[in-house]
Amino acid sequence: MPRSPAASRGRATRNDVAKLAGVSPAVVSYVVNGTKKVGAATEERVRDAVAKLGYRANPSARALRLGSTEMLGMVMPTAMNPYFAQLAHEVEVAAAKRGYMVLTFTSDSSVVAERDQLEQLAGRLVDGVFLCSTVSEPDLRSLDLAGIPIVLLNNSVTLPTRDSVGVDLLHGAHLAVEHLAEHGYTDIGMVAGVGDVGGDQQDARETGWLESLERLGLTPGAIVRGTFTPDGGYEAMRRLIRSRSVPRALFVGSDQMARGVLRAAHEAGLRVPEDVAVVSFDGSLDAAYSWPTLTSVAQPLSEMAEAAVDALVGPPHERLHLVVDAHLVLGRSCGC
Amino acid sequence: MPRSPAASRGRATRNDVAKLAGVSPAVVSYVVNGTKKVGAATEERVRDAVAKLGYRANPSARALRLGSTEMLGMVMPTAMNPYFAQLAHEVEVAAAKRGYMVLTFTSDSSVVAERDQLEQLAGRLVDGVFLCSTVSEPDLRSLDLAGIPIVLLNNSVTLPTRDSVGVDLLHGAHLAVEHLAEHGYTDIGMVAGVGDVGGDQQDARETGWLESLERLGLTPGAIVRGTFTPDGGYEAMRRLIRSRSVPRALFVGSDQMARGVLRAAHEAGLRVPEDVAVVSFDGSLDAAYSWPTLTSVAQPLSEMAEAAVDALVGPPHERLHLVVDAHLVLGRSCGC
DNA sequence: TTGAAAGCGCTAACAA
DNA sequence: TTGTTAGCGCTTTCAA
Repeated sequence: MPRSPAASRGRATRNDVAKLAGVSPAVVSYVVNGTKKVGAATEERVRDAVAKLGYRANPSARALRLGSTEMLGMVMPTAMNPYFAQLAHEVEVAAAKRGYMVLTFTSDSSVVAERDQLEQLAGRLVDGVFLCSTVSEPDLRSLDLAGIPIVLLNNSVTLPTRDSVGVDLLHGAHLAVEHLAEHGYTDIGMVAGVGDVGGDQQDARETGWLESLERLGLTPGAIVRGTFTPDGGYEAMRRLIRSRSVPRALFVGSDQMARGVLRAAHEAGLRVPEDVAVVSFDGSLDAAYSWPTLTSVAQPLSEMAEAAVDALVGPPHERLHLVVDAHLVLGRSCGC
Repeated sequence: MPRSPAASRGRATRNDVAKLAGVSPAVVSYVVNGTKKVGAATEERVRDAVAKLGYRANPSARALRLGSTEMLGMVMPTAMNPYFAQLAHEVEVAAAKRGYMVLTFTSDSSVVAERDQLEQLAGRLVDGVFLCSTVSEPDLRSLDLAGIPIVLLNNSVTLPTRDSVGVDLLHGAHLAVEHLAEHGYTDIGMVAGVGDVGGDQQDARETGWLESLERLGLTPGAIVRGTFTPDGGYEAMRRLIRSRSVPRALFVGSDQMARGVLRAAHEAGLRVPEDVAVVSFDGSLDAAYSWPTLTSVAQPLSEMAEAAVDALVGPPHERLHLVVDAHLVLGRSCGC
């Protein structure tokens, strides 16, 4: 046999510790994992040896023996959007608390890439996967085949047979519209995002916008749609401006879209909020860094991350369909 | 013994494949890994069995045997900055090409978090680590102890004993300043970023700015400094405006800082580029999404990522100190 | 309280 | 060309 790779790298193994401490390898495991009581003196000797050699259990050997890699996977459309970057970070933090690490993939909003990456994760035998899917019916076969649990994260459209965590989009939209109404605006339009191309489902923020207006007895203002990107918001806003029907106030589907909306408004000489007030969605750093700063419906990301991690590595549970409440974060774009 | 975790999860092992194909387990490995020639008929039987059972080698067992986890680690200050988000994505892609996956951590620019995360990665026995450090002399002891190779990525200050990949900041600064000079501006100031608090090293972009002005025979315009964040840029620009010495043109240390600079300019009623022209650094999405769009010195991220991955998992090599060239990406902020 | 030993699934040297 | 086998380092049952 060649020398062990670990040894050749200079990493101490459990046997090295056992020898130094003058105990059997089993005892080292007992001490390190705290699985069994050992004599105080013995424990001390083992701990000394561990410290002296800088021993750390080999994770591959552990994983092989335990059937758990203590790793989780995450697939999201992009990290260029600070909303997802922040969500991923919160997941990373929540997972670390429980001793798990996260393998992260960005699919660039490609369904094919998403499927491939899920398959990669299945191949790595991660203990669970967080999926922020690009589509409403993701292809989860490779994970199912490997028996790997999944949480659909950032998930508006709930699948009955899957765990999911998402924000209450309807309620969030209500918050936005009601706030604009409180400012006294009666002409409240929307720049709505369109989700995946296949689905003809109307975005729930749009539904919420309509509901809220109805409840307030207001006539819906103009609505335009675009992709959930700055460009999408930009193009949509330009159309609105060209049509000369810019409402007094706008609810925008995401902070990223709002960046484009602001840009189009600036270019057209429209002042925000003096000429058109804006409230957007997500409460990401994009909102804080925009000019003017955006009033935005913020999602409780760390709460969502905690719940998602718990669903994967916590105690057994019922089917999870968590719908968390958003809250308004005030900026200057609404006129506050 | 309890049933094997893999088996209990319904995952086929190499033995299952061997049995179904009527060969020895070794032959399965030969076929799957292509390490040894086998008879055509045998190979076919094995491939059939593999396909039928959906067999994939257990990565933990492989790692244990081979001494390689086929995983890499990456630690960066934040993914909220699209520059790092994009860099991480390019690393992910380059690593995937070679069959490696990447465990990513964001340190929130905390030195302590950075050290802890490097230690976590060492504990996981990743095959190599990319580090975008917050400080110029990162604590690499845990990685060194484990014999894990490191590439300092996005690294301006080269450490002689470490592999590093970074952009030529001096040259990049020259590009920016020369472009502003070509526009006919003679009063060219700077909003410079300050790196880690400990180091009193002047940022190389600042040095490059000075060099370039000298070469052009121009007197340096006003300079202000701030952290490499939108807020840092905002505060710095406000100081500049308050001092009533805003130069005709500004070189800004990063796109993120430039966001803050633009905001301060807008608030003060300064038009960009009519009153003050701006060229920034990084060429990230922040530049494309700003208003006006930023002319920026762009870094060749995928080239950097490829080189960094190669250094970790490619063939043996000399000490790598790659310094790549940036190039100018034109927006509207310079007056073009 | 401690130790011996089986075996997780795999690779590769060696034998047939 | 194919099979046998010795571990990789670890956890845990079972026996002492």
